[in-house]
Amino acid sequence: MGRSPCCEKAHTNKCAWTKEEDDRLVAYIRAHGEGCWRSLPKAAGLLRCGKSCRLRWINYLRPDLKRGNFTADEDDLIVKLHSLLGNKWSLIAARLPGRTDNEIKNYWNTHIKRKLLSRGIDPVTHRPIADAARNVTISFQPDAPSQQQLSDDAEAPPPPPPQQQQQLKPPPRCPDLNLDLCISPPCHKEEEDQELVKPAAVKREMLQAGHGTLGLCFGCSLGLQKGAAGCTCGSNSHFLGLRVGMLLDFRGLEMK
DNA sequence: AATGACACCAACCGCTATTGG
DNA sequence: CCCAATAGCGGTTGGTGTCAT
Repeated sequence: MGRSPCCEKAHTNKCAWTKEEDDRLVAYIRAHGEGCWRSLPKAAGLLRCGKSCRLRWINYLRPDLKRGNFTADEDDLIVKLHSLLGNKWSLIAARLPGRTDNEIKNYWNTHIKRKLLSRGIDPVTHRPIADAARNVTISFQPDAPSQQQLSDDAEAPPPPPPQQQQQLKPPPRCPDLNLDLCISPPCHKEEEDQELVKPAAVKREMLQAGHGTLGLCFGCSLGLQKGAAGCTCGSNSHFLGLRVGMLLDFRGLEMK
């Protein structure tokens, strides 16, 4: 006995999306806004799983998506963010306006991973491969300083021997990276675009329900619960979805 | 021109987290 | 508090295009 399937698999399309399906989905979301993906396919007249509709919209049809090649800056940022966040593609995507987690994940797996490997850098640990072979433990625990270091400089000198390492303070993970760390919803431009898509009735409902995203305090933008210590905005309990691990991960990072 | 290898990326699957009754 | 429903995330797969032989 398990959870019921997310959709009636027997009557759902699983092949590539057609132009007509795309149009239907876009038209429906323009008219009704996002949300309730489970019921959306039926309401929109699509023979698709809700999950599939959500993915199609998020990864392909959203009006604010930036298509095309990644710029060198984006490339660089992805590497740095990955060294900090690991495979948290959605968090990385949140720092790259117009890019989706899926797109970044694909780009990482097909381009960046290979590029790092060719430079002799382990794409998982972001350390020179020789180090990885020495079985260095990488920890994201807040009190166990990570030995990761910024790795985009392929000519970095080899690290000191283990004994010496113990006496050294861990280097800042990305000294030149100003994350401008407010883990806010992707970006206001996107928010605005999405707001445009929502019909007035939906917007009104959201406002009444306290779902407006404007005016989020810094604490909340970092994933703190509203009302918790550090929160300076309203009292509604609202969690942005940052997982505890991520919260811990950000502790100790200097906010600018 | 044929074909095999490789690269890319859209989409699916399975799992976890969150929410609400 | 428990449990089912739902949303969202990350890993993986399969189809398609491109390049080399």
